[in-house]
Amino acid sequence: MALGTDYSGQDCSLARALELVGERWTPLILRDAFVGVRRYRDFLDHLDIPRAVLAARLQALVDAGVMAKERYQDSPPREEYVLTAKGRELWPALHLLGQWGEQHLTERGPRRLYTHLPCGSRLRNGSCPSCGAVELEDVEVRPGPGLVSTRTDAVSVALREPRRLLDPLRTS
Amino acid sequence: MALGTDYSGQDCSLARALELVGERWTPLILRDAFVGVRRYRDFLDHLDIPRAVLAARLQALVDAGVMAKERYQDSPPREEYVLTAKGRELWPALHLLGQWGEQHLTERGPRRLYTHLPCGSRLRNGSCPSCGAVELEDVEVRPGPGLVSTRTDAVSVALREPRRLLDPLRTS
DNA sequence: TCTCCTGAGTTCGTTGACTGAACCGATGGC
DNA sequence: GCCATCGGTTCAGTCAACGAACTCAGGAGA
Repeated sequence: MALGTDYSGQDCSLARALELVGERWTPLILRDAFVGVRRYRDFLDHLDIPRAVLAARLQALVDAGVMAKERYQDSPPREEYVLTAKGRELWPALHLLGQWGEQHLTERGPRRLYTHLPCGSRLRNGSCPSCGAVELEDVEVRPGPGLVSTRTDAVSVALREPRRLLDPLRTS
Repeated sequence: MALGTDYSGQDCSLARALELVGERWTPLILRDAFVGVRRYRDFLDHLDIPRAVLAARLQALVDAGVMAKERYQDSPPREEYVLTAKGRELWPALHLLGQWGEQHLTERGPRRLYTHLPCGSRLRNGSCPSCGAVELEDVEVRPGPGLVSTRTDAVSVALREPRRLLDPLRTS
C-alpha cells in the first residue's frame, strides 16, 4: 500500500494494521510466506519486487514480530524469513481478501483451491466450515481451473503442484 | 497502499484485489462507509485525506462497482457514495484485519465492539459465531474501553454513540 | 442585484516513496 | 586466481501523495 504509510490521527485498529501490512508489496510477501516461501531470492524472483523494497519490507515485518529471521545454514551463513504466530494469524484476513478478489474480479474459475485435508472440505472465511479453526499445516493449496501460470521462477513452478501451507519451499 | 498500484505479472486474486482496495486510504474510506459515512465532506473531515486523493479513490471505487453515487437532493444537487452489494462483501476481510490489529498492535482494550443484535453475541471472523452469516444492518458498533477519541469532526462525535452498520450518518 | 457561504471537486508546486540498475562483500567451486 | 551466487546497499530518476489555493454551481440574506 502504501506510501508514507502513517495514518496518524486515526485512532483505529484497522489503520494501525494497515500501517504495517497495508504497504505496497507487503500483503504479497505474506501470501508467499504462507505458501512456504522463505528466502530472499525466492521472494525476489516470484514477486518481481525491487530488491531495496523487499529488504525494507522484510526488515519491517521482522521488527514488528510478524516474521522472524532464522539461520538455516552456517557455511556460507544464510538466513530465511518465517512467519511467527502473530504473522500466521493474518491468514484469515488475507485469505478472505483473496477470496473476494476471486469472486468479484475474475471471470475464469478460481486460481487456487484451498482444502482442509483432515475433513476434505473447501475453506470458507479462512477457516473450515465443519471443523471451525484450522491448523495452516493442514490446508492444501492446489491450482484451480482459473490459473494461467506462465512464470518460470522456481516458486511458480513449485506451486503448480499441490502443497501444504507453511511447508518450506526448497528451491536449491 | 500503494503507489502505482499494479501488480502486473501476479496471476493472483489477492493481487487483483489489492490493486483496487489496497491503495493508500481506500481501506479507511471503506471502513467509514461501513459505519454509515456517505458524503464527500464527512469522509474528508474524518480521514484528513487530501481532497484530490479522496475524489480519485471514490471515483475508482464507483468505477469498480464497489460503491455507487446516488443523488440525495436536487436543489442544490448533491450526491452521496453508498456501498454496493459487491462492496458490502468486503466487510469480513476488512473486519478481520482490524481485529488482528486490535489484538496485536494495541495495548489498551478494544476500541470498538461489534455485536450481532438479534442474538447479542460478539462478532468473530466478520460473522456471528452462533448465527453464521450476518446482515450488516444487524451489527452494532459501540465504543470500547480502548477508544481515545479526541477528534471533533462530526463523524467521530457520532461514533461515540452506538450505531448500526450501514445506517446513513446524517451530519447536517 | 450584489455579496457571502457551502459542497464538491480540480489545479499545481513540492515532497518523498518506489523503481531499476549498478555496486558490494562474503563464501564456495573449479 | 577467477568466476558465480546470495543477500543485500547505493543512487539517480520518476511518479504518486500532499496541502494550499482556486473553481464552479447553487442557495441565503441584504
